Amino acid sequence: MSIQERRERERAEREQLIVSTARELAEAEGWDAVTTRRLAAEIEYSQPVLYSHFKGKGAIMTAVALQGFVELAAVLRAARTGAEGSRAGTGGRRAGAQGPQAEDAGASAGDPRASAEGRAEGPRAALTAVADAYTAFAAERPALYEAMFTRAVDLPFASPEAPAPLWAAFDELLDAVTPHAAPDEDPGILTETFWAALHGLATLGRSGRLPAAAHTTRLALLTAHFAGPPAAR
Amino acid sequence: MSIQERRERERAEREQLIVSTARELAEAEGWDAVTTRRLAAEIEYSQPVLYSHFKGKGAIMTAVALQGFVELAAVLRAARTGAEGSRAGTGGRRAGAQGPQAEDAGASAGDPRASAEGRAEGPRAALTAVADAYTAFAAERPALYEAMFTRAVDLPFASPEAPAPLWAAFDELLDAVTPHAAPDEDPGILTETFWAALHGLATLGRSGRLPAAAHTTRLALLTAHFAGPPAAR
DNA sequence: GCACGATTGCTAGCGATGCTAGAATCACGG
DNA sequence: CCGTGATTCTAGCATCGCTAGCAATCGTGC
Repeated sequence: MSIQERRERERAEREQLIVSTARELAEAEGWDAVTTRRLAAEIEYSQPVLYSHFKGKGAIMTAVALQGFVELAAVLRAARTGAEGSRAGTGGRRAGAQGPQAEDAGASAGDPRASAEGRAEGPRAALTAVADAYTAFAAERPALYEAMFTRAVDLPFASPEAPAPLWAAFDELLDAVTPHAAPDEDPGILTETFWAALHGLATLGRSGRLPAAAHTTRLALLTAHFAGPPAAR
Repeated sequence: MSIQERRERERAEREQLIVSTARELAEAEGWDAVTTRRLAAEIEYSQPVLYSHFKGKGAIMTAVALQGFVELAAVLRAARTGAEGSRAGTGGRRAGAQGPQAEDAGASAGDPRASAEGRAEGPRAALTAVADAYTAFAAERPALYEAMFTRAVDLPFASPEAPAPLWAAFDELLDAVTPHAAPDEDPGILTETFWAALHGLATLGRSGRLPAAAHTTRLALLTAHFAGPPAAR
């Protein structure tokens, strides 16, 4: 048994090596440089071993993308909790609900800063922090972001079958956006809209389709238009 | 001379045939199906003729994308003028200014509907109409939109060297967004932000990353957060 | 009217891609 | 010490974007 376990462990390590090597190579030279031959040479194995681990090149990219969602969720969570205070999140909405409605619309009720500033500053800081972290994530890991959102399409996204890391990342956005939703606004759909806006800023900005100089200004405008007490709008 | 002109005309026609065939093929079977061999067979010529017209496959896609921007500008203009009234646009900002500030911030002053409704309904209808038209454009011509915004990167975008159709399309958005800009908001940068949000909705929606059912709701949320009299925000 | 010259388009092929079949090699169990 | 089974590699296929060099075609001048 021990010998079997060792082989499985080694195999898992090699699989992880493939994923991380593909990611590093893509980040260094772009996804076009990640060919099966090049990747095989990089991990010092021959091509077919890749296909003993993954169904094809697309599956490798999907694995990289999945790893990216784990990191994205962590980055967003760190940004949100760091700016928002000590509130430890609500645990997402995977268990139970399937639609995009959140269970905790009253998050700001427990925030000590909320009543002092007219419940604007805490959630607002969280929103800008999350938005900033999101675009920074995309800018610092362009190839990873590309694998997550532009290339790999074989990941189920907006469905209960979507992998947990995807929901985790979305839930972070949801927690940051929900306090800003008006009573007649569905927090889930509002989050989707905000997320799409961030995605647009990230992708258009990275491909040079938006002038890089005004990035901060655009981010501020976006959050300003989505944030603030809903009653004042 | 006449014979020379005929040849040039035939050559231009064939070039247009290449572009339109590439576009149709991409729209029908996706860009992966647009190989040089397949495209050559489709136009009933051999491969090398493609390279006598374009530098490579990328240049063909760029030509398709450029044609897409012409149509996009027309679609946006039709949507804006149709919803806004008879105002015949401001002619863009190519001549003169280079930064993203508009010359006509007082467009709504001449709108007869503006004073009657507290200058909210006309510009607001125009904004929603433009947003709707934009996402519909992307949804109805996915391959074309992909060529415009995801694939071809060799088009100069946010610079004076950008082709005229790109500026024309942007100017349509600018004209629709400018009336909603607060005094302290740069209309150009606000337009960039709004455009990015539309782009995010379009791309994420098309790849199945956003549930299609709520598309209309997301669009309404987006316009609601960007529109309205700036003073009320 | 006809041969010549230049332009145009084609056949054939190069290197590289993702992926796969079958040979060869290695490690383990008896 | 050797056979057996799994694992890894060598070699190759079909296809990709792209190009060199030849063939045919067309217009032009005598």
